[in-house]
Amino acid sequence: MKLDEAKNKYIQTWGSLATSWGINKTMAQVHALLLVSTKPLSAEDIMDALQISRGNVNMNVRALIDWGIVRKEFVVGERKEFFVADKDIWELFKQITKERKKREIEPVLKVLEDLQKVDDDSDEAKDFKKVLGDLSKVTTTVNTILDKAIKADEHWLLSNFTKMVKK
Amino acid sequence: MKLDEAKNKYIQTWGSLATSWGINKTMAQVHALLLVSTKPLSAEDIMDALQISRGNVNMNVRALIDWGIVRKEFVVGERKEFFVADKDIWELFKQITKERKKREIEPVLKVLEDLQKVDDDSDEAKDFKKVLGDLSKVTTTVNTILDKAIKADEHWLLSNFTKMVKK
DNA sequence: CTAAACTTTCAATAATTATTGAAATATAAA
DNA sequence: TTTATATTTCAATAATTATTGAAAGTTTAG
Repeated sequence: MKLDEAKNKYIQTWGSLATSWGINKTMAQVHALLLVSTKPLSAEDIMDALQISRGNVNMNVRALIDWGIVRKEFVVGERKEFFVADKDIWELFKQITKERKKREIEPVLKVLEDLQKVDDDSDEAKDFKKVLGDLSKVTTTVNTILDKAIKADEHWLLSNFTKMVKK
Repeated sequence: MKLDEAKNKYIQTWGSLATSWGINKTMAQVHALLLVSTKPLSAEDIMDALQISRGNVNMNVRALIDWGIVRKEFVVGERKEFFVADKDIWELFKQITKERKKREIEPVLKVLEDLQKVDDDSDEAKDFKKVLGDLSKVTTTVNTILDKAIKADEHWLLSNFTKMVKK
């Protein structure tokens, strides 16, 4: 397989995975493109490579910067902005996790907690609270793991998980 | 807060979370409804409660059954089918994880592996392979954890993760 | 300042994904 | 059987989400 072909396939694969995880396809493709590129790319480079509009590039690149997984880079003698993706996949994992945790897990925990305040002590209410409690427990556990993973140093995930799995 | 109000809010919250995780909103709502219901529900009960069409109920209930998190139940003296969700949230977590792993993570690992076969030994190709390698490493690790979690007994996740986090 | 180079915004439009509902199919009671 | 009841399918349609592209906004050089 040729290198360009492989890069292309990678960009497509990553894009389709992203879709099923609720991430915009183009955002994932832009990220993948930057990840496999050896040099910083301009908005036009991205437009060309992925055949998408200027506005779309702008929106998605900004989202990636928001997520902290892409940054601007300046090239000497050039006026326009260039973008690069951090090549450290661990950092990527951490940032994405952090983002989702904040946007999705924490608000749900908040709601689950609120819902415990049902002022009713029928058996049905008790059953409901039991389900909520279980749900909170699993969600909290997952949240704690993610928290720890985010705060941990680069090798925490690999070393601890490996140890744990071998057990 | 009244019990019904709480149940309703829970169903809505779960539905909106699902959306951002690439799961169909209605599917999540149907599941939530069955989860908080004390008795088995018929297709009509679900149609009524969520104000959705018969076809929609059928599609989503079937998907939930496919995922192994909802099952049919027969009620004496009734001809129609009734549905119940397993109240065990750990089981739910396991099933969902298993499903996603099979449908999404494994195919990606396969592609990443394939892409390593680039017949080029330029520096650029080496960099690309390095990125792919890192990506595979993180993906494999996550996959292994999930595998272990799926196979483990009910308390594995909580006990091990807690131990690990305390470390 | 003014003009050129570049970036951002956002209403219009396209693409995708979910939902409906009625017809077709299946199943069970009479 | 036949009839009534229940389930499934799927083309049409609605709802949602992503993308375009041109106009407005910014920034920098001269």
